[in-house]
Amino acid sequence: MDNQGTGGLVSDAIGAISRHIRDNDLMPGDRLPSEASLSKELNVSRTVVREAFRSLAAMRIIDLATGKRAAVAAIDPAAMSLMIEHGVHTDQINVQQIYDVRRTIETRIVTLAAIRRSDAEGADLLALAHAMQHAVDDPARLMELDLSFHLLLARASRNPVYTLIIGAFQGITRQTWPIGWKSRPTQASRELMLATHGDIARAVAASDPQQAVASMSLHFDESVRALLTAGLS
Amino acid sequence: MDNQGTGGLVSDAIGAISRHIRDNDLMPGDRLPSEASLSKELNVSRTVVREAFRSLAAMRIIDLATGKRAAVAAIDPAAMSLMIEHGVHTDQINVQQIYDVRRTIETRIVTLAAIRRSDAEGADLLALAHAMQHAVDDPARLMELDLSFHLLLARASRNPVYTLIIGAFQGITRQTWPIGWKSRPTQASRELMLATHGDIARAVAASDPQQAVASMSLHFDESVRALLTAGLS
DNA sequence: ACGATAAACCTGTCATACAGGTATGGAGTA
DNA sequence: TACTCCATACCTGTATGACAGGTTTATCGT
Repeated sequence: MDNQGTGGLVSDAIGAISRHIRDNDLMPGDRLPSEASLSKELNVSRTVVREAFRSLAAMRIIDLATGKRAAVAAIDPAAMSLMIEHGVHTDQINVQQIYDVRRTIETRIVTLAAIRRSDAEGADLLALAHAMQHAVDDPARLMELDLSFHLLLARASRNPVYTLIIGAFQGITRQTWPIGWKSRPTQASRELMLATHGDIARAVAASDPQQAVASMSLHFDESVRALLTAGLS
Repeated sequence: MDNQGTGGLVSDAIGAISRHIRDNDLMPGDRLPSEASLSKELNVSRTVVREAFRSLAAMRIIDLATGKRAAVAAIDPAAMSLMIEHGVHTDQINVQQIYDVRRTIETRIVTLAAIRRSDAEGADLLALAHAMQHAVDDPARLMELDLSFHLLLARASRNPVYTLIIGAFQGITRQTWPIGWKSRPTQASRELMLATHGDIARAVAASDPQQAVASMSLHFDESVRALLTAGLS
């Protein structure tokens, strides 16, 4: 158990901990050894183990909490969200590119959701679309409802990778959504946007994939147009 | 500049550093303050700053190197790749779900690539497809060529988000590809797989999106069938 | 003006210390 | 016996100081 592919002690430790998770088939919630015992086992200082833990926690591969031992984490888009935000802020990604990806993915999501949704999800979707129409004068709340709507749709697709990706876009969306909203100044344009969500919800609830795709397409046509109007490169 | 949204000093430091990048419009390659100066500025120990740096480095938001100051990083799928691998190893994601996402995304990618590819990319794609046919007896090399092919296709789409996502799947693909390959035992089935890559390359090089999509669809039909044959849940 | 070199600076790792949160087992009680 | 409560051992979060080794900068000599 000596030093191996030395790309720095911390990298080695990250590798060792990852391997420990894999080799022992640890599942989310399972706990890892303490910093002290890992430090002894890997022949490095506690500093190194801590930095390795922090790295894994940043990727949401493990959860850290004071006093408690580190635990294997459930999949979580927060880390990806930060990466995407960083990409946008440093001009490596622009918002329209994200919308192209979202459109591609959500078209598939809505098809799967129409086929695989649970009854509860169908009802929740309708409820969210309904709630959005009552929040037309409260943009902050409306935005959160919108985000929840798309996330729930992703969950209804029964493919966690779609949920992960949609979740990863929500951080940057929170920062750009108000811009798109402001670029829909007329009552009519705003109501169209809300109505489209209703159409999507009804189609999914009715298990009609084709109609669902059509409505989602309309939604993205309209959203991208709004973004262009706002001059969002 | 005292303690704020206290979710731990390290989290605060991560936030402060991220904000520093954003507020100063730092671009990839730009350097950050030294650990010592940040430590003084944020009124925390160097330990805390280092753990914050490690966290950001784990997400590939910054680059660390001994002796040099931390620098803003270019977008890189390595971190996402680890997250996906973790999801698969902990049974939160299965390989077929990834293939559904890949099919969805790569269908769009190939359309965009056929429209936006550079001449060099068209030529490289053809060269890669050709090289694959000569590597039929060298699975390790063949796999790398296959991965490069799909990554190049993503780059040719001119949307870095697609490149990022495809890159994120390559880690786990390296671990599952050999299984799919073994499940194509006959010479004919293997040559079909190689020929399909040639078809895709030719269609993209010929700027024929429809043919490109058709070939890509075939490719995924065949790949998913191979995975199912191998019993990969 | 230019190139070599030394000094200043920076990161990587370690050991130690202590505050405060968590978990566990045992004492005492019903 | 079963259960509650608490002392205690364990664990993580943060700070400090130290030193090795890599990098950048400034200086000096030619």
